[in-house]
Amino acid sequence: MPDKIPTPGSPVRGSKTGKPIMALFDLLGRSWALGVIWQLSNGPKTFRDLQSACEGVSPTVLNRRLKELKASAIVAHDGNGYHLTDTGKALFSLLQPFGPWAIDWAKTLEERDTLPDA
Amino acid sequence: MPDKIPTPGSPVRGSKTGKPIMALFDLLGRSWALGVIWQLSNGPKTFRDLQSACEGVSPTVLNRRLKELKASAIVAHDGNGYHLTDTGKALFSLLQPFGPWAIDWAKTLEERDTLPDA
DNA sequence: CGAACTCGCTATCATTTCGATAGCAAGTGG
DNA sequence: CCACTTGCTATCGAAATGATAGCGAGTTCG
Repeated sequence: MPDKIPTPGSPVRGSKTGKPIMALFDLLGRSWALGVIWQLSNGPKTFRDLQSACEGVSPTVLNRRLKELKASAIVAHDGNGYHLTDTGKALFSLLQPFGPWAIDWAKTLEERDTLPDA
Repeated sequence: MPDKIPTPGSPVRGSKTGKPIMALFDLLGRSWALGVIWQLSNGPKTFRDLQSACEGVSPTVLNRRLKELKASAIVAHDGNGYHLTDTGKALFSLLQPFGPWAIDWAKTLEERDTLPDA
């Protein structure tokens, strides 16, 4: 059984309690999970579109993430490709503020590293 | 060089562009990174307090995450233990809504799995 | 038909990360 | 000195990730 999918209510990687927030953190704490959601917020994408949008993430990993996100009702797949479900869109709306925050964060780090003496 | 710390502006695991949001997603997309931030939002904790709060995460991993989060100016360490920096607190404020969202999400999944016929 | 293409993967295998356990060096208090 | 806490490091097996190759199904165009 090589794949365990994080689900609230059952133990997952690192979390034995299955508390929803821990299951969510486990799900999102895997490589490219957040990136895939971020990319899909711009509309549906095919598997290969997603792959190139995510800087060439390997199909192995991409497929695993998509399976997990589908099992978690965050993404779905139809004739137009992969897309966010309503649940996924709601999650993205929480994620969106991370964009501007990351830019400020980058500035903060840059300043800190440019002025090593405080 | 066994440890690469995600930093905006330089390539990181999976991300060759170094775009701030991708560096952030890489940083947070590692086991227990989100969990550590979540736990520290309740105030300072010692290394061992954190370990038990995070369901016995191994010291190896905990120490790696703490190094990364310190290098990213999200957590800091002083006489009272580990705690969130101002930057870290700002990040947590973005993270906080994930708590209630995760609970709704858990309900959605439970309903879906309880009523398999749609 | 059938060659050329796209799409969604799977197979394989090396590298990296994680997870679990043991234990140590430094500091503190009795 | 001894016990105790804190913050780790060392070691090692298990699991996840990353990179590359390529396949089977469907569609399109001649």
